[in-house]
Amino acid sequence: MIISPRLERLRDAGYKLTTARATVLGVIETHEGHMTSAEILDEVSKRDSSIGRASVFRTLDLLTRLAIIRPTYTSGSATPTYVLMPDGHHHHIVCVQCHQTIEFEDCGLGVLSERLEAEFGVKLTGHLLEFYGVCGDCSEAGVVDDEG
Amino acid sequence: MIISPRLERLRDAGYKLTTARATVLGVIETHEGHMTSAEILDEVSKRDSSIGRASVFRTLDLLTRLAIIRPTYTSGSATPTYVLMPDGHHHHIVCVQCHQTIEFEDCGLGVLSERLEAEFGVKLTGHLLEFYGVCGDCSEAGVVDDEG
DNA sequence: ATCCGTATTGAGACATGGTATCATTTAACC
DNA sequence: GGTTAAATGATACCATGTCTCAATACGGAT
Ligand SMILES: [Zn+2]
Ligand SMILES: [Zn+2]
Ligand SMILES: [Zn+2]
Ligand SMILES: [Zn+2]
Repeated sequence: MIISPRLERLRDAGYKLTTARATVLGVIETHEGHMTSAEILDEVSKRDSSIGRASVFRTLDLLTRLAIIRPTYTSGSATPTYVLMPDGHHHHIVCVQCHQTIEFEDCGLGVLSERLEAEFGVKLTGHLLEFYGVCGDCSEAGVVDDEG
Repeated sequence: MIISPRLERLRDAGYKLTTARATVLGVIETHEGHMTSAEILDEVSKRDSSIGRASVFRTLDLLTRLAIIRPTYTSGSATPTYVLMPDGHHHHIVCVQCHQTIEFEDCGLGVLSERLEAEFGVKLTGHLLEFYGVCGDCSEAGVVDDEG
């Protein structure tokens, strides 16, 4: 079992470091990008076929509660894609036509985060910022032609 | 059929104004807040029981593509909640323990939005900003006790 | 190293959420 | 009112996630 720094955050929070949890997190860390649950299940199974389906979902839920990953709606279908939050935050642009995502880094939301903590008496551990619109490819293709 | 300004955006985009679409949007507009698909299905059915399940989902998808609503994962990863984007944006804090959401208004993201449009050649129509952490109630309750 | 108590697990039945198909209906345009 | 393609509803279907519970394994104590 590989114990990554992120995995240790589970132990710090009082959870056991199990093979199932290490494997799921390992898969997500390796992939670095959005993954559907199907992809995660598949890859986990390849690495250790003894890990059960339920544990994968339980781990995804746990990692979400610990703000290590975050489910987001990018694909047209019902399925969320899970994305790692390397430093507690993640930002992207989603094309509402083709569902492609463009990732970007800087957000400048630190100040707002602190203000919100004070204002609402919460402890914030991360954020997700998602812009949506139509990407260059799709506007050229003229999927929605509402001008002219 | 009530034709709200938002509904006209469907026609402007080349879609027909149907009873099913008007009803679904009407339900979401009336509720003003996060709704699960189950709640939407239920309420739509109350207003017009002839409207089929599939059309509700088709309309949710369409409204999402038009950036009128946005699905977000507030309660774990199972079911998204759909939320109206009154002025193209929506912002909230999600408690990762109890899944309660706290809505807030000001984001100051207009500048960043314009910069991204220029940088990536996209046309942005809205954004979702989601902070997560632990709300006051949950930290008092000490659901995760990792200090001291 | 071994033992113990409890969190966690895996299997699989189950529930829920969303989609595909297709004959029928309806909005939009004239 | 007539035409036509988009949209619909019914329903069967599939995918995704959850529940239960006996079995297992982690982590701390010895
Ligand atoms: Zn696109
Ligand atoms: Zn950020
Ligand atoms: Zn909200
Ligand atoms: Zn905003």
